[in-house]
Amino acid sequence: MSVRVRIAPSPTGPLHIGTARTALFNYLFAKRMGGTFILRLEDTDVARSTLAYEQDILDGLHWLGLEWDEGPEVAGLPARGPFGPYRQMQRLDRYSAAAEKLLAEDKAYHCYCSQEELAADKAAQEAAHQPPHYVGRCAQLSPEQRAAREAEGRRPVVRFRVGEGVVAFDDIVRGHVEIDKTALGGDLIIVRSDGTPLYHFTVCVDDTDMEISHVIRGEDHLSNTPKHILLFQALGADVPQFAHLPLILNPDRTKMSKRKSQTAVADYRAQGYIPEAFVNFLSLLGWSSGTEEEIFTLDELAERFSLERVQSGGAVFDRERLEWLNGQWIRKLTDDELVERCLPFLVTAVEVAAGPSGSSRTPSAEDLRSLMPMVRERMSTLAAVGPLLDFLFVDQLSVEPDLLVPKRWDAPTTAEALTAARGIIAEVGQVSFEADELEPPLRALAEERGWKAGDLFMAIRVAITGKTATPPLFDTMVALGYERTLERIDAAREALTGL
RNA sequence: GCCCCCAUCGUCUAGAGGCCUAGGACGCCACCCUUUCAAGGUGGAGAUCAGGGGUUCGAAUCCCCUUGGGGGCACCA
Repeated sequence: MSVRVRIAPSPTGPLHIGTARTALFNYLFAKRMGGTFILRLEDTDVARSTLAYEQDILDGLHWLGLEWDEGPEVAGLPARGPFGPYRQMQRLDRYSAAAEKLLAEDKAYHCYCSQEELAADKAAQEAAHQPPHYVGRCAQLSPEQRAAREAEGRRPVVRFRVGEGVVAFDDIVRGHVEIDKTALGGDLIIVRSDGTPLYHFTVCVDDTDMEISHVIRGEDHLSNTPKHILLFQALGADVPQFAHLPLILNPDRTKMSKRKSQTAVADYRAQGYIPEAFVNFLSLLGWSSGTEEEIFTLDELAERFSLERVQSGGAVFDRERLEWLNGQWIRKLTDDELVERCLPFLVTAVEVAAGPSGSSRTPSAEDLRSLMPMVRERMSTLAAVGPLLDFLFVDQLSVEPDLLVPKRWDAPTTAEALTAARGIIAEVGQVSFEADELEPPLRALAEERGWKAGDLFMAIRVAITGKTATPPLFDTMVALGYERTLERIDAAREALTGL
C-alpha cells in the first residue's frame, strides 16, 4: 500500500504556523516513506476565501521548501497528479454525487428544520444540561410530510445518519481512542440548504477520491475523527490511518492564536528568519530525533522522521529558541548566500535610518560582501544587519549628545580625547588607512593620557556611528572611510561644546 | 454542560521497569576571551518526574483515582 498524504489549507487567511507545521510533518512522512505529498485547496468557504491568501499560502510552502507532488494549477503552473481537480470548488459535482448516493441508500436524509427550531432545541438542551445535539425531527419523514414542507418553501439540508454505538480507532500518535456516537451531536449536516457541501463531508469525499492513506493533522480534529470514520464507511471507502499532532501553543498554553502570538509565516519571513531555521524549529515542536542532535536540514529531517516519535502533549512556540536556531543557521550560510538574503533588509534599514528628508547611499551587494565578516556572527535574524551597518550609508548622522560621553568621563575629557584621537587618525590616514595601523597608536594615546583604552574607543565609536554597540571599531572606521571618519569626529567635537 | 486528549527543569525535550542521586538544548547567572555588541569556551542555578493509591524485589516509565491544563461539540474550516 503506497503512502499518500495531504495538506489541505483553506485560503481564508495567511499561512499559519500550525498549518506550516502540519504541512512539514506530512511532507517529512511522505519523503521518509517514499510516498506522495499532495496539496489540496479547500476553498468552499467562498465568502472568506481570497486569491491573496491563496498566494500567501503557496509562497509560504515554497519558501519552506515543501514542494508537493500533486496539486492544483497555481499562478500559471499546470496541475500535477492524476487525482484532480485539487481545488474543492472544482469538485462540487463529486460532492453532490456522493450526497445523492448516501440519500439513495438512506444513509442520509433531507432535513427541513428551520434555524429557529434548531436554536430552540439547543436552548432547551442547554437548560436541561444536555449536550447539544440534533433531535432527529426530520429523520423519518414520510413522502407526504416532505412534500408539505417543500410546499411551504423550505429548502432542506442533507443530514448524515450517525446512528448509535461506539466508534473506535487507533491513532498513530495517541493510541486507541473510543468515542460514543452520542457525543457527536446527532445526525450531521453534510450539505447546506443552498446545496453547497460542508467541511466534514468534502474532506472524506476528497480523501477517498485521492486515495489518502494517512491523515496527519492537528489534535483539534481528534474529536471530529469519528464523524469522518463514519462518513468513510458510508461512502464505502477504506478508512485511512490517523495521526493527530500536538497543538502549537501560545505562552499561556492555549491553542496558538493571532491574538496572542504572531501566527503568520510571512511575518517571520519579513522579520528576517530563514527557512532552514524555521523548518528546523518547526520540526522540533512535537518531534525529536531521540539523539542529542537538533540542527537538521530538511533532507536530514526526512531521513530521520517518524510518527512514532511524535509527542502527544502540546508545545509552546518559543521565539527565543527560534531566534537562536536562526542565528545558528545564518552562521552556516556562505558569505554570498548571506549577502543575497541580507541586502534587501539593509537597503530598507538605510532608508529608514536616513529619514524622509535625509540622504543616503544605497548599499550594493559588493558593499555588503566586504562587510560580511564583521557582522555575520552578530546577527540572529537577517534584519539585524540594519542597525549593524546602516550608519555607514547615511550622509547625515544624528547622534544623541548624551551618548557621546563615555560612562566614566565628562564632556571636556571626551572633547579632549576626540581631538587627540583625530590628530592620530589623520596622521595614520596620510600613509595607509587600515585597521592594523590605527589600533596601536590609539592604544598608545590612551596609555599616555592615563585613559582606559575602552573609554577612548567608546568615545570614537559613538562619534562615528551614533551607537554604543557596533562591529569592531577599527574595521568600522576603515569601512566608513578616512574622510567621513574625520568629519564625524569633528561633528561630535562640535556637539560636545554645547554640553 | 457533555465528550475526548494531555501532564518530566520557565520553554522545547531525552527517558519505552533497574544504566536516573533524571540527560541535552533555549533562556538565565558567573567566569574566560575581549575596544563595545555579539559569537565562542568553561562552570552554575533550575524538575521531590502534577498529587495520591496500587502492581513489582524495584516505577518518571505499567494500572486506577484525583487535580490541573487543553481541544472539540456550527447550514466555519
